[in-house]
Amino acid sequence: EGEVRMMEWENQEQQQQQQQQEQTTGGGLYVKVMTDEQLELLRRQISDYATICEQLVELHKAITAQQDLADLAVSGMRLGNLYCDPLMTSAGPKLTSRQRWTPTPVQLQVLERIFDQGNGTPSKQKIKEIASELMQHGQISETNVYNWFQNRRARSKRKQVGVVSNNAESEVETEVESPKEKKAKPENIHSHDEPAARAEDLCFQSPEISSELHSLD
Amino acid sequence: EGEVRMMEWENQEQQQQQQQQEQTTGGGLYVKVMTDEQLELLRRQISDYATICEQLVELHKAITAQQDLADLAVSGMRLGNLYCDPLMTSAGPKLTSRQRWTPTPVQLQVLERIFDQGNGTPSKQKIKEIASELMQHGQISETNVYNWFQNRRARSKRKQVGVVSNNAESEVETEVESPKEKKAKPENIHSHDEPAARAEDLCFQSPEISSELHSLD
DNA sequence: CTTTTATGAATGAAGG
DNA sequence: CCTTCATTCATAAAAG
Repeated sequence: EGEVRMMEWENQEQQQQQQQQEQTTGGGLYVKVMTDEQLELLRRQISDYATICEQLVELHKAITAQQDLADLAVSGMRLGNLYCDPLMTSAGPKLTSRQRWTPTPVQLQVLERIFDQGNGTPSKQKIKEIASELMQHGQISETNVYNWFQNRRARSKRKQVGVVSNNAESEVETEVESPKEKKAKPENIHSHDEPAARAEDLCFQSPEISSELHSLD
Repeated sequence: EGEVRMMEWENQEQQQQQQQQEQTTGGGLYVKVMTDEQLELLRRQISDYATICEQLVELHKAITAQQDLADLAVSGMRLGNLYCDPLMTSAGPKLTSRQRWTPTPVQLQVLERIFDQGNGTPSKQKIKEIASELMQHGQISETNVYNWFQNRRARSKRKQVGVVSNNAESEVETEVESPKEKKAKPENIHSHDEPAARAEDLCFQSPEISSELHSLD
């Protein structure tokens, strides 16, 4: 059965509600409360559904395309045609978006300074300290700091572009100026080029889609 | 009522967060806040998704059944080939770029399901089996499977201290980190936020949908 | 408002 | 296992 079981987070949520009862916004509005984990769970649930739907739509498209050759006049077909198009042409904005951290100028300044200090070791314990320090200048998490250093290092390292003008193939210089550069051969052992379905998001903001989907009922 | 619109409640939610910042449960857990209306909207969205998926599956069944009657002669045509085509065309120029394995949605579903089936130790033999199974849904190697489980396990470890990426303020003043933090595992610093619960339980356990999805590939 | 760029985050793979 | 690296994706910010 295509039962949707979202009881997990619902139960949790209800527990929380019992704990804290109802809470009011500034205007006195009653609200529900969710943890970040629950929100994330929800996000993934919806994302999964989007994936399923898109795959089904793809399948359906393929089948109908094949059937087009053999002609058809099925009752359920129209329904398919209706939702197929809007769903497929949906390349628009992503719905299940998650706001990403944006460093404040002060935070950025501090991060840059630490980075340039040569203490090229964004080690684990340091991260905590840095995060704690930066938290006074705006919301930030250790993960943010970690990611920032990861990206910073990776991207500063990749400033070796546009060197291959003429003799590009003569010397395969995988290391240029970096003292500790060990280049591993990009061995292409077990890989594949697969038509990965980019179905992470489903456009629920599209009016057409909504209406079409409603016609399913 | 037909309006399924994620952005609506997301925006509202953000506004509310700014209004009231963070709220704590009895145990000091940070939570998100939603109004009854927003929660209701969400419930309906997911419910709609469930309905859509069910109906799409039904549709698919009907079509394939009919297809079987009308087009049995086409033995060489597999569904995979059919739906692959539109996928590839829509995915754009990916043919020459992909160098590392990217699990297909179906593969991911299977992997996730195996992962949270509790059999936490994918032995060498298991790996082989899984890889063989997944090879029907796209190119994959045992190494890929192995790495995936390694990464999956390692990264699900850091989902404890949720409340990461977004609004994590108000704890700023308590940032007096005592040096005894390195008591357990100082290596576990950056906390990646990970879905706390198994989102897949929601729908992928549904036998019908699952089987249908399997036939997609 | 649309397109482009910069960059935070996610993840497959390698090393130890 | 755990950490680290490289690559890719998505989006906030900037440019047009």
